[in-house]
Amino acid sequence: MKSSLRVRFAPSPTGYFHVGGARTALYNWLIARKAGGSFVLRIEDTDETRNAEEWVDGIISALSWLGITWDEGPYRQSDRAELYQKAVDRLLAEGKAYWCDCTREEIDRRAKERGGPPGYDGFCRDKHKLKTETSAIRFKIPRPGITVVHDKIRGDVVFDHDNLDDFIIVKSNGLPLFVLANVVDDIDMKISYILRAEEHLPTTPKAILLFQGLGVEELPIFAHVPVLVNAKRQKLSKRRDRVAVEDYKEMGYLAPAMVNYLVLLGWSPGGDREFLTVQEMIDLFDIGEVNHSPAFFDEQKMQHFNGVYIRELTVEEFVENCLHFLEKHDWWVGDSGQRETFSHIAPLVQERVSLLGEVPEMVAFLFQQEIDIPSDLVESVFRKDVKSGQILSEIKEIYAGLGVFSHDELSKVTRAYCDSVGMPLRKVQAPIRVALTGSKVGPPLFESMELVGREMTLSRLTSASELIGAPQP
RNA sequence: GGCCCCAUCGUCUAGAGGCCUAGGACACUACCCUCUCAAGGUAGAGACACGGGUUCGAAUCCCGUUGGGGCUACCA
Repeated sequence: MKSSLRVRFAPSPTGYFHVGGARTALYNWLIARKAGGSFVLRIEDTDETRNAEEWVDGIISALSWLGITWDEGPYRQSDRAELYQKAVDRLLAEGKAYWCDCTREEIDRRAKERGGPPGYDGFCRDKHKLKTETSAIRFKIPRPGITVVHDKIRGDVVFDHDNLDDFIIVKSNGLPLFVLANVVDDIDMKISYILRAEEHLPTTPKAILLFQGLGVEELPIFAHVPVLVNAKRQKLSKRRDRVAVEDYKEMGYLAPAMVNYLVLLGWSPGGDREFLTVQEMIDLFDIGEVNHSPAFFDEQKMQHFNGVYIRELTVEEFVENCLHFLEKHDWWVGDSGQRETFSHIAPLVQERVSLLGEVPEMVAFLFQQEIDIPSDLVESVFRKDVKSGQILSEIKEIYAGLGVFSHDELSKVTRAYCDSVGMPLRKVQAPIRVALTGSKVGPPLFESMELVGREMTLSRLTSASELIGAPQP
């Protein structure tokens, strides 16, 4: 049975979709799912100068990726002009709003002359002005008066109407402003629970006055969640901070890991728990437990979460998830041979990465015909260490004579070689690894050599030996 | 400036007046494990912003201070 609880997530498509929006959407989604209510997606695109269709696509794909599903919408405010017009006509007719043709300059000048706080002074309030080319419509704040916001997270917040200006609800170009469109839609869509970021708290009394002006008796429940901040503790901004959900997806974050991290930003299930399934989040989430203070979005911790989630994947799932990242490279053709090779190395890679985006560079040596050894490694591992040339040529002979080119055999003979020359395996493996993979770090060596195969392994060892013998560039 | 919100380790948090010698996680340090790198294990360092109350007792309640943030647009 559907409950009557209805929430909405109402982003504006004025930039890429960032993690703060994702967290707000997630909280809304959780309370809707918990109550068996409805989640409405509404695109607030009334500012035609800042909107772009690509941002709408971004919002939709990011929400889908995160698994935040909507029951209705996406509605677009740009399609709903009639509704706003009707509401404004009513407000005008009832004397709750008025036309104003003051310019910003005039308002500022009067404020300066007045010496008081800046802001609109109600100049046109009772002048019954008519519409002109440049006039806008303002809402008439009832004076005197106070409005109390009953906030689920913050308790009662009292606003004195003396501190509220008669704000504009319709621009001179005829388009509604955010508060108005918001309230009209919330009424029309029967939104019963408004959960949004704290930055909206100061405009909430205006919204409430609008609800009342439009004849609504039972207000929705309000809850203002703390904002997400950057390292300088400023509100996350689309322009300033690179925190697009889409970017994280492309770095190789897993959606469940991101959701798990996000839900913890401002909320905790209590005790020492951190890892939760979506169902547990739905069951346990309680808006009253949400923190009051801003939270820093810590990528490092999210990455750690991602590593944990990656390691919890089955190997098949891991392989499946890696494909997208492998396909970005020209050495990956994705035929059955490559896929099989990758499947063999996958378990060893899976426990070594915390982002799927790290996978390709870790396995590239398996698929590239020619590997590139960085000059600094040639210098430090091959040339600076005088034993390297000897190790490479001797181990090559041993490998060449191997009956079965398997990781067990490779391990056995390499360890025997270590004993014979009195060097630790730690030392011996270094030049071999660099020769084989072009890197000092990577998956376990013997498994890697087995997968690369005898022929290619030997030729890379030979190339490396030649590199050592060659004159320095 | 005005209005509003907020305040526990560097970060995210646990904490609902005695369970707190303040717990966990990320990051950090050391050690163990180890073919590199990870992962894992063990240990360590690290916080109740400050000042007043209330109370037998305060991280927890109240007030103030300080600090941070948000809003103050014909943006959302």
